[in-house]
Amino acid sequence: MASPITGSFQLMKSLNRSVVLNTIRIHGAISRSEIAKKTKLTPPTVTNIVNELIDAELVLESRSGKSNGGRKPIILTINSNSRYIVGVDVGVNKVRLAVTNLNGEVSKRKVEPMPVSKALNEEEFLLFLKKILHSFLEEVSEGRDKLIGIGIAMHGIVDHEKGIAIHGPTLKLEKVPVKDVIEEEFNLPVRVENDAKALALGEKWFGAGKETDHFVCLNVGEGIGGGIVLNNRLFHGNNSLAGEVGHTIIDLNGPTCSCGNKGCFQTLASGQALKERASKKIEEGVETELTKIGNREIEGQVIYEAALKGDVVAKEILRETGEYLGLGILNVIHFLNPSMIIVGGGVSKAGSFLMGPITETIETRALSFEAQKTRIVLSDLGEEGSLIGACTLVLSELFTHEHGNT
Amino acid sequence: MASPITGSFQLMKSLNRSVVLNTIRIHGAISRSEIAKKTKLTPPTVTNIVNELIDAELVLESRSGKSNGGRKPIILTINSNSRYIVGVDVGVNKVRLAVTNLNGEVSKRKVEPMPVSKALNEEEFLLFLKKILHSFLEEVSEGRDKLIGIGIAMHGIVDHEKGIAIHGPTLKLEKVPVKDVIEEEFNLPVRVENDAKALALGEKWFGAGKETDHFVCLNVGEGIGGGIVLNNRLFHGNNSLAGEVGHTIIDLNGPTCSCGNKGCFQTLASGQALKERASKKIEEGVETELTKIGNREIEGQVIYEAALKGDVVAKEILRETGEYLGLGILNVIHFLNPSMIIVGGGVSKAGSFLMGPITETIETRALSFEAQKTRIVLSDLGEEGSLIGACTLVLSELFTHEHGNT
DNA sequence: AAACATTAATTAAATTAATTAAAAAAGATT
DNA sequence: AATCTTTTTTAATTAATTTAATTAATGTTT
Repeated sequence: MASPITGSFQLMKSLNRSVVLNTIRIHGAISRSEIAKKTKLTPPTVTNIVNELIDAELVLESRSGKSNGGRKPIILTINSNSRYIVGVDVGVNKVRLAVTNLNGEVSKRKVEPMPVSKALNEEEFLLFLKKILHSFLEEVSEGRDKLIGIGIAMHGIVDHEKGIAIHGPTLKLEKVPVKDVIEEEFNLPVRVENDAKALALGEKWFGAGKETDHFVCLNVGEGIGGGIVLNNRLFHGNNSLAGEVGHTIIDLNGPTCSCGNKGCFQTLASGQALKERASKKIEEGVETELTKIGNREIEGQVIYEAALKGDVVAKEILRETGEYLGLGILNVIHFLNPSMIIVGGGVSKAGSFLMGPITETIETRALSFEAQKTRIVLSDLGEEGSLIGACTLVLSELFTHEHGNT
Repeated sequence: MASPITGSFQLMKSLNRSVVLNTIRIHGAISRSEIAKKTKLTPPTVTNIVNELIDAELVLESRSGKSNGGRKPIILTINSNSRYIVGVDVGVNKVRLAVTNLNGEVSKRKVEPMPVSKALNEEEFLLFLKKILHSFLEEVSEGRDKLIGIGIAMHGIVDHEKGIAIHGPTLKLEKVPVKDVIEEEFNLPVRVENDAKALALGEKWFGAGKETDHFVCLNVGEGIGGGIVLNNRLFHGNNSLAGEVGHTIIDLNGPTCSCGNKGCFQTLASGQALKERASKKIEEGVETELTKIGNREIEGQVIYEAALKGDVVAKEILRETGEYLGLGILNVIHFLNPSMIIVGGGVSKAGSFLMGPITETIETRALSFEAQKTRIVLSDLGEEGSLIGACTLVLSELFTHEHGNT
């Protein structure tokens, strides 16, 4: 068992510092006395901590608030432009880069295509990563001294503690020490995380999960990744494998998955599943807009567009996929019973067609009345979710207290 | 969001008190200086806390240890007989009662049959519970002043915070305020919990999960209940529904479950599933010992006994069930990636026949090498697991620190 | 308009409980 | 017998919160 957390003055201090800082962050604008009320800290404690945060340039005294029949409160805000973070989202076909401030606001972004993706070996991949980071950093206008770290989100299994990409399904990489290599190259703190987990963290800090203690975030793209937030923190499990919901089996005799098993959730409810349903319909010779798309590949985007135009077959494909998504989500509810489930990733663009079937499935099938009412929402952050999550990897350490004994 | 935990002197004290107490509990016998080394608390802090614990009669200075080239250490142990707890496990057909000391050791036990179970309404159930508790307490020899509480485990969905039995599948009870009623009657603290979660807690404190931070405990009986332990604590989710793994769907087109859905885990891998497989084989006219059991009902126990005698069909039924259990456990691994999975409940008696197929399924199908090595173990506590867990409900509050702000 | 009340923030003293440093207790070693 | 070790305790110190009192700024009432 891990050594327990013991009480000490440092723990007390760092706990309260982070409570105050996060209270300011979450409220956006708040006075010292309100912080004291909300956190049950005493006013002098709040004053002391706030003054330290102002000295550290993390907090600003902005304006005076409205008096409530006495002295006007001084409104505090996060000094959001005092530091910034570079985030990277390594996707299958492209790499996204962004700069955000402490508020998760993007001030610069860039998309690089993945060079002949399949062929990259470990060395080439790391070289490519260094190259695009160097050129991106040169274009950044903020002072280099204000950059506090680089966050990297990537698909596949990632050991976030050691910062190692353990296994990627498309990039054929095994145990790549991304963190160490990039830290060495740029002499900055680097954090690496699985993209679905990064997305979940992004949603916790700046998206739909802001106010929720426990939730599960599904990244529904070509596969289905999951990020689990429990007690406001990402849950990784024993080998960083927690949240691999895409590979939970929901149909024993279903289609074969890339992992070798049959009927994995992602064979039935991902972008891949959409494509396969479409191909099948076309083979069957059903009349649909989907046959008239010329030489564009039939993928999620195309099906969504056809559905928007009113194509019955496309709509049916989306409805069916939504039902399966609902079933997988039902399993999540009966497993962990989170207060909220956030659906993100490429497929979530078609949310308007999916949400109906999802909620219907859950309302008719969940075990208890309360479970039936589990909030299912679409991602707030859209296609940049994992990227913003990547930045949040660095951010969260700035705001979170350090345990006394590591 | 719940109000955050802030640092205070009480928090520091209560945290360290519980760390010291639990270190003594887990090690059984340990000196002050060893506690200091293990917890990284300083020796004076340990001395102070230990002396308080001795004053509170929770800890004893027992004997002197072996000198390591200097002053002999004074060995400390939990004063396990200074308090005791009454536990109740409300099953489908019977109610178990027990008295344990602080070490989870049972000093007295009793089993009461459930009176014509199906007919009990809320009032009758509570009356019955009061009656058997009164008569059990009269038989208890330990002084009433040393009794610190009553713990109640029961099947179905339980709101452990309010102590309400929300829904029971066999007892037709809805929202029964068990805690309030029994507290009023006996003027003692009462804690109520779902039986699978109680079992998990029991395993955490006194069984196979003692040394493990995150694990999932499956209670495989007629149905399959689950208890999730994360960061050494039971996880309940938003509506006490977390861990209802028995109702996660693994075969979309499988048999219909009592909950109305198809292919729930428990339709394929529980005692119920064993029975149904046996009936089917008999109907098919396969030659087996199972047909010769006279008028005993064909249930798990009978199948297990036949398998022990070498009956091929019974063995095959158990093997098949083990495979399905393995599949469900695989889903748990890909969901939460716990370091350990504990299999308990009635069906676990047949563990010798089940473990092979379970581990084989996981080793061939898990996503990563580490996941394939997830420890799958049988319950340490046997059929009294939930009962001991019921006692632990009360115990854990004695040993666990209170958050400063409730 | 002056006096009073209210709310916000700060300062100073008191308190809590850990930590540091030193000493005492009890043996072991040479 | 003298010295070194390990365990435990005592006394002094320190870090951070808490309590109580104070200052600041504004609103309300007479």
